[in-house]
Amino acid sequence: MRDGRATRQKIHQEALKQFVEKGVAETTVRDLAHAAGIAEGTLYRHYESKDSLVWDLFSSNYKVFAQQLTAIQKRHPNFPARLSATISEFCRFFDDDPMLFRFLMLTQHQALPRVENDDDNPVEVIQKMIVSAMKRGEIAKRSPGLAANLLLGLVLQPAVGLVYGRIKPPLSQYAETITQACLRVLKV
Amino acid sequence: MRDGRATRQKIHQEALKQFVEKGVAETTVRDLAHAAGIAEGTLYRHYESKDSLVWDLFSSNYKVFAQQLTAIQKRHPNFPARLSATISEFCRFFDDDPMLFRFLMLTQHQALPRVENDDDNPVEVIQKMIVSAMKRGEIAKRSPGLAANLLLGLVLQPAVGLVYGRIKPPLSQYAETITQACLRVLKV
Amino acid sequence: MRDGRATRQKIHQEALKQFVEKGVAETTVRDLAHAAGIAEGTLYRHYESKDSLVWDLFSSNYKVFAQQLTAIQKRHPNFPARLSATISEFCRFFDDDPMLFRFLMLTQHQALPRVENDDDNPVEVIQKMIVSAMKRGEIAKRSPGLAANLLLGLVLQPAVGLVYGRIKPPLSQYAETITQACLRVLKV
Amino acid sequence: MRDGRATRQKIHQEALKQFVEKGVAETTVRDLAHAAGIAEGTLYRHYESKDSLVWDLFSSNYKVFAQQLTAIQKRHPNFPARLSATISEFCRFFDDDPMLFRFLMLTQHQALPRVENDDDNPVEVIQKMIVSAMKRGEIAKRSPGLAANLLLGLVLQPAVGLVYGRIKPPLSQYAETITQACLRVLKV
DNA sequence: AATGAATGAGTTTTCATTCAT
DNA sequence: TATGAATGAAAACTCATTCAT
Repeated sequence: MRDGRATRQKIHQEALKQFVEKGVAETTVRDLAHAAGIAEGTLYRHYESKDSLVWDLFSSNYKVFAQQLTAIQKRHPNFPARLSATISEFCRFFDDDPMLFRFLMLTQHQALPRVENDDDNPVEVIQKMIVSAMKRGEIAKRSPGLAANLLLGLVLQPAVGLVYGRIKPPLSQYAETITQACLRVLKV
Repeated sequence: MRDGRATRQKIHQEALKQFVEKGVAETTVRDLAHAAGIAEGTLYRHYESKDSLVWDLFSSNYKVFAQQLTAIQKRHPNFPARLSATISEFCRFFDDDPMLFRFLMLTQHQALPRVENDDDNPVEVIQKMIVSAMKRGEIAKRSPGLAANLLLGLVLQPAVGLVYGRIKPPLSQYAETITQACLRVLKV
Repeated sequence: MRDGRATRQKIHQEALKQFVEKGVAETTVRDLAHAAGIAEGTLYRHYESKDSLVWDLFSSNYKVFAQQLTAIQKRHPNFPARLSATISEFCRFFDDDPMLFRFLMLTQHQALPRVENDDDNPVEVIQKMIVSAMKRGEIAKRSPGLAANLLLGLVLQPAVGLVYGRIKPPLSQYAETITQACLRVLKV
Repeated sequence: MRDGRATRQKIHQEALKQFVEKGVAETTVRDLAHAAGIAEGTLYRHYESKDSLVWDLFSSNYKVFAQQLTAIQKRHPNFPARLSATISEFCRFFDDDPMLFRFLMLTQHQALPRVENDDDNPVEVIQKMIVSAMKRGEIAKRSPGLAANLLLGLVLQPAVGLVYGRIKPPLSQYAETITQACLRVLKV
């Protein structure tokens, strides 16, 4: 039914908001139902359990994002172009749907052990990009894990700063600056 | 009469471990009691509630760390020295007591709204260091919030990478690398 | 969907009985649930806490009774008529719902500090009746507090006597006797 | 030891205060210990249990008071004299040790079932006085239970009024008034 | 006698989930 | 599909009492 989709969408939206604001464990099914304007029992018409809602919300979006990053790698031939596009994608994502972005950041540490396929993990995609660039001599060779995390830090932490009001939105305006920072840090 | 100090210490230690491993909400008082080798009720002789244990653990340590960072600022006259010492301090803290460091990272987003005094917040201390360096022309002038978070990202994300096994311990071995990365990113 | 009203009513009824028989503190939520034939958790769908059940039971009924006494004052023009109707009302209340009456007597000393509006307090209503009668010269002038409590004693203590089996029910059969006693005590 | 007595006395005094102010069940052993300036465990050097403290406090004082009332009956030959002395005794008791008086009123409904000997129950003593007066034709014949409770109401309820500030202390100033009220109510 | 930390059984409360309507 | 009352297992918490010192 048409209405089923709308309800599901509403649940998604409000759940993300509540999860981000209060934390997943701190958000009760009652809270979710209230926020989505439905009865408690109704949630179970759309999801098997609260856990499955969380997992569904996480895995589908995490995967899609990872795949978008992977697509970017394929679209661009060399490291600087890839990096720039990748960082723009992170920023665009955050600006488009900050709640979703924050939810993924928030839950990844709990959910990550359940992500089976490496290709569905953005961190892994980044690290592969780094390894590839090292092999091609585009950036200095050293611990790929360290390099990947330095890069990630330069992207993710500004998002945190924005959440706390230390940085003005949108995040995208800093994409170029962040890209340059990455290049300097990882330079040959 | 038994020694209350020792019990308290044991609770601290095991609580940090459990909180980091399973998450705060996922750790029950029973879990804590078992791990600490005490009865459930005993925990309430030392803390008013589970919440107050979490808060006590967070605020006292968060504060102490912020104050250590502040002390470093006073001890060093110019930005490069301050930066280097600050990053070393982060790394040393992580290596010394990874559970505590991870606990602070884990809980800060829930607990930060309750931190009243700016001087007790490491992020604030970093940002002040940045502002001061900009005023003195030691680094390029731009959004202090952005600069502070770029710096923080370069420090904290490697810690995350280490937790996930993408980087080899100890973190301190990368202190110099991270410092150089910061200088490049923030350079005049 | 089951009928919440019926459950609530059942809780009321059994709670009054248990509270009066064993005392409020001595009655556990488990006791209440068993007596009402519901699960422990169900009670919390109807009341926020055991305390709020007690308070709700007290305040709503205390208030209604006070309002009935107030209505009686308005209905009758002079003191003897008011007094007679008031005492009949006390007796009728006791005979109609002894558990409720006893519950109010039992809990008033703990609950009274939380009653905010004077008009919701039967004792206050009685005292106002006394003051009014004194002004009109219907009874002797003296401390209204003393007069009100002499009157109250003549009404409430027989109820206690009945509970202990020292007096035969129903209480209403003594209404006229009690009224005459009050008139003699308060006479001009 | 001399100190043992003093501690016991202090416990008595503070326990009565706490019990009256908050209720017996609502007063914890911790509360008692704090108020009496002793450690929690110390209370068990003086009493077997909290219950036994309550019972000791109740039964010894209830009994003594009943015996004093009994002594009064023997000391005075006729009803008016007995009544007057009895009421004076109630008032004196209340004024002397209001906390103890209130404690006995508060706990009697819970404790009464454990009082074995009728002669140790003030209510019983009053009722016997009434019966005796009826036999001798000093007062009108009717239900002794009702008469006894009318009398008790005239004495006890003013004490309640005094606790609530509706009547000015001391209670003894109203002894004569109350006695007259009783005589009018119970008159031949 | 005194202490106060520790206990553990019992109590209140929470909340994801089920079920009758 | 939707509802919301009811459930019950598990969680947090309380507190009279015990025990090592």
